Amino acid sequence: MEKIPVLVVCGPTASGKTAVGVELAIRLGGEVISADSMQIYKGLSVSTAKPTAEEMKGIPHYMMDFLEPDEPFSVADYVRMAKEHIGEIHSRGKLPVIVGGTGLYISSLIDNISFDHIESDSSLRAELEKEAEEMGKEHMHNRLRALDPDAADSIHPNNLIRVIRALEMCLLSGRTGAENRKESRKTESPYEPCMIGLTCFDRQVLYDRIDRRVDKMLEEGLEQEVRAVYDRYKLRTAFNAIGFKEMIPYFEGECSLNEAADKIRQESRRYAKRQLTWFRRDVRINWIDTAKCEQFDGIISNCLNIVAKSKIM
RNA sequence: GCCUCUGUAGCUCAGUCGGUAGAGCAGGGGACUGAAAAUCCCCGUGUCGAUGGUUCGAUUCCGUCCGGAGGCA
Repeated sequence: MEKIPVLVVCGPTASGKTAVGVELAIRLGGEVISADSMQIYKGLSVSTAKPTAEEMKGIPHYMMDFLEPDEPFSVADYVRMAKEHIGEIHSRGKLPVIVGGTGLYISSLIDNISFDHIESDSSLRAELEKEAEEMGKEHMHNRLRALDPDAADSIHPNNLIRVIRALEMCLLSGRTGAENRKESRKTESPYEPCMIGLTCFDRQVLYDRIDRRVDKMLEEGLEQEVRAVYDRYKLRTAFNAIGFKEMIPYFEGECSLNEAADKIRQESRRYAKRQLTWFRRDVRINWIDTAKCEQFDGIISNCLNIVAKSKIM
């Protein structure tokens, strides 16, 4: 079967993915699919650095700005929806350009990870969470060990989220984590990805960029934007966003705006570090050090070279 | 000028009743299959301000010098 070519532009926050993604879409006849777990939410434009209409330069963008900030979302939803968009874009003879920094979303999508073999059951999760609260983390980990010793070995007892999810998977499917993983990779990926990673090998340069970008967000009204969501929604899934959760202590009078801003800068730096850890292990990624290409055009021609040498052209 | 306090990891500081030192933060590395901007794990050698002295041995005690803070004049 002929595979569908997709271009992936990934990398840590503030590495310049958005502008590069749009430019490559223009040059290659593509359309952008965002791979960002926070840009999906409406109303968090400044805090998630969504491209403005002007920055999109007429290129259609998908998987962005469509969910209320209190609605739940998951990788499974992402993969399901993004796959539809890829198929649709490809059917019109255009190139899907996946742009984003959420590593889990990107790899689940391009490696065609299936989540359909396990049902979801929010009441079971609620039950397990309640049990964890009453009995403690160790108890949950022991429960997991009884059902799936391998999973228990690989998940630290302190990592309650993972322990609960692993338990959930066993109870819902009757299979172990390893079995489920196998199941999730049953059908080969229909995609032929060309992956470009944007970064700065000099960590300090990247961190300076992040700090400056946060300053810019503050100038552009980060505080007002977050406050609007904070005031309006009770249940907030989007409260996990950096730039959001750090503002709450400020709104509640527990810290100054400056302290909140420092925290946002720091959390953004740590986030970039975690993103790099994720992406580094994917050997398919062709890295470009954007600090070395001073001009935007240099980065673009670098990307076009990579694309030309790949299987997608 | 005199007196007191102080100088230890990038930062804030502990500590060694003399046997060359350890926390928090910052930072680094890693994991990651339905919360992923989330969640979790691991990582601490630094002329203990400089220089003399006492001592088997000094970052620790003593002298001097150089920084810093405060007080009295």
